[in-house]
Amino acid sequence: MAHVPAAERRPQLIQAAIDLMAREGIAAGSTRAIAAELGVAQATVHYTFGTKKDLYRAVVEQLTAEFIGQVRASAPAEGPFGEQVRTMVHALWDSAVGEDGKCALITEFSAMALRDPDLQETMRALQHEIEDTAAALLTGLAAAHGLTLPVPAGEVAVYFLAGFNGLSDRYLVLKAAGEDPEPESRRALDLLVATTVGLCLGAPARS
Amino acid sequence: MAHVPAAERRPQLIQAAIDLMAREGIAAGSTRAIAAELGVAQATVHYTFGTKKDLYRAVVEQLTAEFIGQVRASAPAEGPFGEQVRTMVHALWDSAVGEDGKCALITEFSAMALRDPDLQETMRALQHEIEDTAAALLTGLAAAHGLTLPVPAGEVAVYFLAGFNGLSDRYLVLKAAGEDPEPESRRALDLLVATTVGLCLGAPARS
DNA sequence: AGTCGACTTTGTCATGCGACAAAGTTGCGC
DNA sequence: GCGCAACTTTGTCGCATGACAAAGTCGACT
Repeated sequence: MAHVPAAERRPQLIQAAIDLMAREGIAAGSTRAIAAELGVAQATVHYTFGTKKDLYRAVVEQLTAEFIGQVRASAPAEGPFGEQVRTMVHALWDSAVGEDGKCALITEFSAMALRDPDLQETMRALQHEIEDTAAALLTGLAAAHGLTLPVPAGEVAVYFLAGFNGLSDRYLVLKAAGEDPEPESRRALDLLVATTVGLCLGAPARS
Repeated sequence: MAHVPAAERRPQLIQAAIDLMAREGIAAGSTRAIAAELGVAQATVHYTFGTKKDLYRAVVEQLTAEFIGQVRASAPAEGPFGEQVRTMVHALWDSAVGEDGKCALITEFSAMALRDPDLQETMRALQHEIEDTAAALLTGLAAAHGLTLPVPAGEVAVYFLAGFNGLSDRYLVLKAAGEDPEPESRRALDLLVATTVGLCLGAPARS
């Protein structure tokens, strides 16, 4: 293997780790397998990152950045407020299920963080970053339409993202089991969009 | 260790596995650790279940049964439709976050199933069992109030459960990271209840 | 009372893991 | 063209795991 400065090795290893783990799962992400994926010696991983946990942290951060990027990229569109939201959400959904390996990987890291203190802070930051991004996007969109949100944008974001995550987790589990949960998921997603828009437009739900 | 028929050993081992893993995570659930939790030899696990996967399957089935039981147990209450739903949902939430170890364990199994074909069928069954139970509950409740649901109960169930799971996952992650996500979660949960009830009462969300 | 099958224990195997030490190799800066 | 620091490789350690074989022990049934 040619000599490559560590500053280049780092992203290479992170990418190799993501490729491998998105394909075969977090459990397949041993330092040996990751090194093999890139074609370097196992010890290179330890030289570059010190500890496996540090690699994992870097991987999660990279995945976060990509996800946030995709949320932002789904932004534009024109038309009425509701239509715009709907378009964005479906774009986000498409990109999520289109890269379901990465999606599954995030879920796996999330589960791992429930027990591993070394990942918890990273996952916490990821969660808030995503929610803040969504809230900001929503606030901007509302402002562009001259709307005043009757519910704090942050609360709507938490509500929406929880639903979105729940739906995508459900999609992944059922798809892994050989079902095609797409039509059903799409309908539930539309319900989620409809209720979210309803919250923004101030249709107060009765009790 | 006294001799105990396998039919008794089985549930004992399952319970020991649940206790241990709810406390320390799925990764701590080695056959050795589980056997030690119950105070038997490691080989007993293999004698009773054959394979570790078979134990895991049995554990998931037990957890499913308990969860379904809790959903049903949260059923009663009186009063107006919306109030009744709200009470049930909050009862379910309380029992979920009250046993957050088990909750986390289910999440971990869910993530594991994304990669392990041996668990996928079991998780698929769990998912549908829960959704069917929720849909049936909802249908019954609506009927008791003379309501005709403007949306199929099954779709509302999928929508609601996805949101609920998303919120509880978020709760678990943030709590593990040292935050107290309770007030925020409770508010988002109320949004979820409100929109769900809205769907049932036929407040059509605008777009 | 004794037998035989059900259950338990002890011991061991092969595998895969993270981590590290030490030696080798490369190529940049002088 | 050389020296040195950055990087890579080889090799190995200790540990934990799932699985199994073989021998031992119990107790219900006859």
